[in-house]
Amino acid sequence: MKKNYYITTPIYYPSNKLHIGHSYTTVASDALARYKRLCGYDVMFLTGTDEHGQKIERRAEEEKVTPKQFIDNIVDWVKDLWETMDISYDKFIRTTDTEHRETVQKIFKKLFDQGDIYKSEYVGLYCTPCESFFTELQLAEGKCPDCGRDVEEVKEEAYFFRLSKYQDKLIEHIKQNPEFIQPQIRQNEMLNNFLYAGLSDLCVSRTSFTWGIPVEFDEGHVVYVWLDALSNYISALGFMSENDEMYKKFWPADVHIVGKEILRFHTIIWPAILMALGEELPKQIFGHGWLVINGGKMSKSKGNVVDPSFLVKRYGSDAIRYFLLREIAFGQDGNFSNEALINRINYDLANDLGNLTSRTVAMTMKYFENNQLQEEQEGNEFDAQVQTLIKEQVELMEQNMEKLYLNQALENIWVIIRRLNKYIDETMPWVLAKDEANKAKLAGVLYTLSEGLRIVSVMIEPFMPQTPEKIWEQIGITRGQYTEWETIKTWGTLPKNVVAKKGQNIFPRIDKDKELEYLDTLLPKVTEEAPKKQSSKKEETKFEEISIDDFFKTELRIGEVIECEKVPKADKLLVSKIKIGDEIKQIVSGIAMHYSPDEFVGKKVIVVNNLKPVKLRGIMSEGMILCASDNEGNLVAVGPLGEMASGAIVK
RNA sequence: CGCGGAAUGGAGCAGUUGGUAGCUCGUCGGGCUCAUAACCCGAAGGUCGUAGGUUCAAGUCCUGCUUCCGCAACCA
Repeated sequence: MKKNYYITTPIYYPSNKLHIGHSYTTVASDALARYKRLCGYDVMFLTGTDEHGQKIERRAEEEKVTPKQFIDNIVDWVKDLWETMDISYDKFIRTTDTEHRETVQKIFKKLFDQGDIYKSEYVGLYCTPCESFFTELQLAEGKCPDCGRDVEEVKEEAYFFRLSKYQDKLIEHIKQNPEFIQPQIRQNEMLNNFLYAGLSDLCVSRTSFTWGIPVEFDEGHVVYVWLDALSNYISALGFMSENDEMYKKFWPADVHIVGKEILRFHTIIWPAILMALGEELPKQIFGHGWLVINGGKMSKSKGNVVDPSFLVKRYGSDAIRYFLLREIAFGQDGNFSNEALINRINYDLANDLGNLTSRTVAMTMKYFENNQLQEEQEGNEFDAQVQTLIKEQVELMEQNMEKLYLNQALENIWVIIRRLNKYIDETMPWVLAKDEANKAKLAGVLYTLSEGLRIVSVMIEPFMPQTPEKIWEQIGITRGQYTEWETIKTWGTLPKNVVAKKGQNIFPRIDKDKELEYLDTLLPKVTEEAPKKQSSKKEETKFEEISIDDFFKTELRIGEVIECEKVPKADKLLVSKIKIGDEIKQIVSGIAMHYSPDEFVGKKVIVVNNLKPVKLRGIMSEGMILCASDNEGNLVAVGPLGEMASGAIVK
């Protein structure tokens, strides 16, 4: 009987098009799924979209369509993208699917009936664009700490999941199962950061929007993201439905592949829900790293996203897949840059693999009649070395794939490719070709190369699904008996008398300088020094034209700093007492990186005097000190150029 | 002292139970001409951020410090 393997990506939240980071997660999962299939497993590979929530509801409103219509469009785009990237998912789940909806409702009901979900009240500050709730302390100057926009206070009746109840069981499980959270370093993070700190119960319903799965027994409530989204992993298999064969067959999942930022939900909330349901936990959750651009995070709200569909169109899916999986140690962060991409394509794919194919095929055709290797072949002193090395690397690759060390698995393959290139120089077939007496030796050399190439082509298939066919065509085989995983363990599987056929270069070289120049005009400009978070926000600020009346709404006055100290537990904040005329105000400013409290005392500054007071880090701030800042992250406070008494109006 | 990560030859990075410090690119020199001006060989270049500690042995474990980055309820 075949062994089963169930692997999932997260379901993506498509309020916008997906970026290269989503592709990364999905491509990695796909490579694993393909590898397991190649090894003979019965694989279930699940991906999909998370389609509910207020943000999508509002986006649809803006576009004047229903949420479903809005989503359908984007989902079409997502499916197209996965098709162009050769993502071999077995099922694409949408949280708007009827089966999913019914399952979630059953889960909700069951947990409610057994007391794991209870009704209470939720209070929080909500940022709609970010779909995030914050406590007052988390706010940045009264605004959303992520995007800087206004937050709304939300208070509503809501259902809660007794997450706290499962805290000890979770700690126990994580300790007993070191494989559960991968990479290892993340395990401590989850324990120290969240579990030991204590879990509070989790809000699992909302009344503030309607675009979601309704709570059957309580009108007005919809199921909130946690239960809805995470349940996809089992609803997709028919959990709690009449047809739950797939669930019985594939659950528990072998691995959930997720980005490190949602590892928390997959290693704490999701297992707790499963415990409450009395179901088995997934065997492993792997949190991979991020693609960063020059050390800075890529994100939709930052606007520095890289569009995968463009890259795929220009360089081909295999090249992009290769780059993503080779360049970045799976589990750690890795840098994405145009230059690194082109380098990988040129050096690894064109020079090493493409050129190896090209020279092997060219020589076979040049030196043998009808492009066919003669069956009478003679070995040489280097053959044994090559065969041993290949055998070792195949074994290493298998080990690395088990551990999900994808980049190292690829390195194993390239060790073989480089060895084969070296083998050509060692055996010098062009010299052998000069003497008819060496014909058998020459055939032996070219056979070793072709057989090596065949093995390589099978090994790269999980990562690059298109390239193997191109190689097979050139070395004279087709998919089938010579392209199964097991066959690469037996040296000599390739028929002795294969016929070579010259094809197109499988990976043409790219003119790097020209290409970079071209890309610079298209892709997001990546500045040399990654702009600081603060300044990048300011950079994005666009000012509209205002009237003088608008301007006079702002009360600007000269103030004198009479006291100043650092705000504890905040890197950037100083709290100052400012004398404005007869009045003394307390103002908190984000300038600690640029001014020490001592040097700030005595300075005359310009203060916005009629600003609504806000609490920052729990400290009242009754105004704002005007500062000038540039994109380099420099900042200076602005003051009067000559003598002027505090309290004077600025206009 | 909020939590966590990182610091390794010119650049980018590996180094997963502690056992001679590796890879790719770049540089210099050489070889080869089958091949996509590609390929192969050799060389230079690192006191593995810093100060201590454990050990027969530490990039790898422990402690302090410095610098950079990320996170602080869901952007992969």
